[in-house]
Amino acid sequence: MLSRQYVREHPGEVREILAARGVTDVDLDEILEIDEEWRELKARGDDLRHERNEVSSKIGELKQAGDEEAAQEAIERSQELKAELQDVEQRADELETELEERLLEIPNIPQEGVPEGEDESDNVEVRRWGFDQLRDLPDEVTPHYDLGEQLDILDFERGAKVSGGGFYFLKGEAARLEHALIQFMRDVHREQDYQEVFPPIPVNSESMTGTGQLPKFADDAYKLEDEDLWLCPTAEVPVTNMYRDEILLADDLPLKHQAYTPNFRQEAGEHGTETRGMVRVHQFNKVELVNFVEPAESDERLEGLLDEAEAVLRRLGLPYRVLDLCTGDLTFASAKTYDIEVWAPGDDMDDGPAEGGRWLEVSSASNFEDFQARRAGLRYRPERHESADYLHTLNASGVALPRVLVAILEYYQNDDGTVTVPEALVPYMDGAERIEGSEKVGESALGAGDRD
RNA sequence: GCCAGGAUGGCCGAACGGUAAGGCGCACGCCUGGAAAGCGUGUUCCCCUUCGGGAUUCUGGGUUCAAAUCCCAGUCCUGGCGCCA
Repeated sequence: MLSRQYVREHPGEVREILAARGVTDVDLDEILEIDEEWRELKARGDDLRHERNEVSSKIGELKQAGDEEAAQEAIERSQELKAELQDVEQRADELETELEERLLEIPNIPQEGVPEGEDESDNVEVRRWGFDQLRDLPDEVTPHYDLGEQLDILDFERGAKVSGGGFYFLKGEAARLEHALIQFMRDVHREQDYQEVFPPIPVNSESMTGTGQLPKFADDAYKLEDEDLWLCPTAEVPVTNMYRDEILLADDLPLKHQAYTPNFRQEAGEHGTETRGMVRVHQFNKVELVNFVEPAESDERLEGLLDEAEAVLRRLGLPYRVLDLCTGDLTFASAKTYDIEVWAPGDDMDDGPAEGGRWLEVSSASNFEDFQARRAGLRYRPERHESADYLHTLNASGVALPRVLVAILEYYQNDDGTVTVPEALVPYMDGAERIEGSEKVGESALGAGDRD
């Protein structure tokens, strides 16, 4: 959330960022009018209340002096003021509530230096890694969804039967690989001085508002019936809100937390070849990195955070690229974001690299500056005697699991249809170096000739 | 789930219908050869350029001229009982 004072004093800048982000449903003029009117009423209410306070304290004095007549007179005056005050303050309260609600819908201001642009095609590629010495791939790389079914380690059909479209089973070696990846990532981040937390998975509306998922993006999340609880859409929500309405000490910062959680997203209307398989699903695992820092440190920390997330892919030997997101593609709460996209060679897409295949976003590293801190009441005390100030929050995935699994199944694929386990993961797989699949179960497999 | 008690500034803690004591911590000043102690000032948010004013005792309602204080509802905490993987 932007501060009321900032919006009041810099309407021009706010108008510019709304345009740059392509936001059309925020009426800034109306917001400024509401603020103006609220301040007028507030001043009038304050004056009335001042008068009432004076009258009221006089009543106490008169009563104690025993002057009942004068006290009665003052009581009557006080009653008059009360009625008038009620009117003015009620209207002021309504306006203030309205103002707060409107402010919650204004996105963050992009930092200077964020590329201007309308959509993802205007994002700027910062660097590529791993393309200098690619491993030998099969002539035709089988997409992960086909390979996964051949090896019988991914099962989308049964996932849909049990829970619906967009859910899947990981079976055998894929399930094992999933757990191995989680443990591996946790270890990598622990080495980077991340303190681990395991948060609650359902989160309340206040938390969802604190990080910016609410009020605008309610449709993306799963809500529990009859409860003020939502299924965690990203660990950013519980972890950032962990210190909501608290004051941290300057000595506590920078505070780095990592959290593994499952994540749930509705992803309404996203179906097609681009999202086939595990690329866009309703439930997925992720290790999330959340940083709380002093305002002056946040720009530098974003670069560090990005590197910490990239380290996962480098150690897995997976080629990737880094994008600097343009103003039109920034998420609601972010002032600056880098995306990390891993290379998945299985499906050729128009916007993929020259080597073929496609890019899959596995992490967004964002600096939210004080946007979330303001919403969630996250403050720190710069010096012991100074008043508390909003701190800065940042986060990045480190990283989202299903798409990494996709990249592994496709990039580490061998001619014979097996998959080599990335060296860094072998210790987490009890020394297993290769994924060979398992025999299918059930009568349907027999009928399809997949089993003798 | 039931019963009882509780929630006051960064922290501790009083006031229990008359307009929020005191202490600790922290900062600044005075004092001092220097330090400690002592003394003074400050240490939440909002409006107002200044002066100043308003709000704020967990949250929301109510009673009252006046609510930290009384009443109702809720949230959370503590203890006891019950239930439970």
